[in-house]
Amino acid sequence: MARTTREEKARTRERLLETATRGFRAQGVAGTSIPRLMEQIGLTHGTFYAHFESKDALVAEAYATGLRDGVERLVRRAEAAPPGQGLHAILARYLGSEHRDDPAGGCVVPALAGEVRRQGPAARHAFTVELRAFAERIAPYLRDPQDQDAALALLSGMAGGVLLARAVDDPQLSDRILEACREHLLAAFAPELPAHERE
Amino acid sequence: MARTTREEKARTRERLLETATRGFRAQGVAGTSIPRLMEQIGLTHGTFYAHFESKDALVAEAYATGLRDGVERLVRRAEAAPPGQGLHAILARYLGSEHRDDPAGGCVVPALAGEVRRQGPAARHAFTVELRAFAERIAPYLRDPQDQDAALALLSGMAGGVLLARAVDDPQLSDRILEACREHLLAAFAPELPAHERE
DNA sequence: TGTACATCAGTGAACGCGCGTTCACTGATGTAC
DNA sequence: TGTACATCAGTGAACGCGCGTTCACTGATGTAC
Repeated sequence: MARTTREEKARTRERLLETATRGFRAQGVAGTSIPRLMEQIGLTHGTFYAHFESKDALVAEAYATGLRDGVERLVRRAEAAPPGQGLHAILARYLGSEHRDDPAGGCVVPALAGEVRRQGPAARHAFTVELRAFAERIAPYLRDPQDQDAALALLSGMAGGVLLARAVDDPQLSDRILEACREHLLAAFAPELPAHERE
Repeated sequence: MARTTREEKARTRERLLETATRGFRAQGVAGTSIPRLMEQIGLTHGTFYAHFESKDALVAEAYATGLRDGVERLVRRAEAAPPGQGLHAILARYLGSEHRDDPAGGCVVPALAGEVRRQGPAARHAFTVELRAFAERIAPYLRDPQDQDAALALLSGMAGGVLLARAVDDPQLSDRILEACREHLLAAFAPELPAHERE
């Protein structure tokens, strides 16, 4: 195969980015090699550098788009929930077994936050910008939507819960961690509801 | 250098393990190579296999001892605190800037939990056992010392807070994350104090 | 619209490098008498 | 306590492997006239 169309190239880049975020989340950045990535999308590794300047550049962009997409998907769930139930919907998804069992398709934060420190400055910055956005997008579903500190504490609890639930090798303990975090964070941050509207 | 004494060998193993936990926490498991580890303790890489069967075996033991030591040090702080202030002491240390800025010497959980999933079964199991112990050792300092689920939610919040505070590239945001988590977790889990004993 | 040429997406061999692990060897330590 | 020998902690060269990146090349796409 020689040169392809501009549209084809854009699609290749898109596929590369998508495959990369999934790989990074599942296997870590160090565990995801460019040759294997290119093989996965059915191309030879040499062409990687027609799309990204370096692995670092790919990592930075994968962090940014991966996080952004994840936040959007989560917020859409909150919007679809009945009034006052937004946070409940967020926590049910985020601290749920489906999310825990699918690191490749899940949120970038619990999957990659531990590695951010070891990436280049571009990747760290992208992560920071998107994490701040995450806090802002989620704040409207808190008891006090103005309380950015509460949003940060909530985010920490969400990420920490998924992190630990994925790390342990005992499924029962893992389920308990998820449930404990869900209940605690809901009690601490959900808006007060009239008694008859509580589930 | 040829054969050394049994005592010397035990000390070598100790130094190797200590250097390894620090390396793993700071650079990750994949980022810490055996040749470099051996060089750090002043030996040639060939002798590694006189001490551990494989890198995996080293990882498992490093997880276990690193976690155990970290929990003990933390609990000693809580014991040294005035009555009713144990959790305050724990959170001040754990969600403090000194801990954030010293991953190599800090808690294994925020530093390595994200990688546990990708290690061998022995390492995963060691982590699980020690995490459970962590929850049990910390529970006595909670409002309800019997509530193991509260201890798990607390642990998640602590690990998540350090994880995020280390990941972001903005020192102000990082400080805010630590403080927000400290305040939130204290309010949620600390025992009630008579008004005149509150700080 | 048709032709000539420049561009460049993708190819595949090659680079230097460090990884985890093995192994024949050295010589001081440990042990049996 | 002294001697002879077995043990084994540490050495250093070597292994096969996959990494990130480079580069001369191919031939279809894009463009200028």
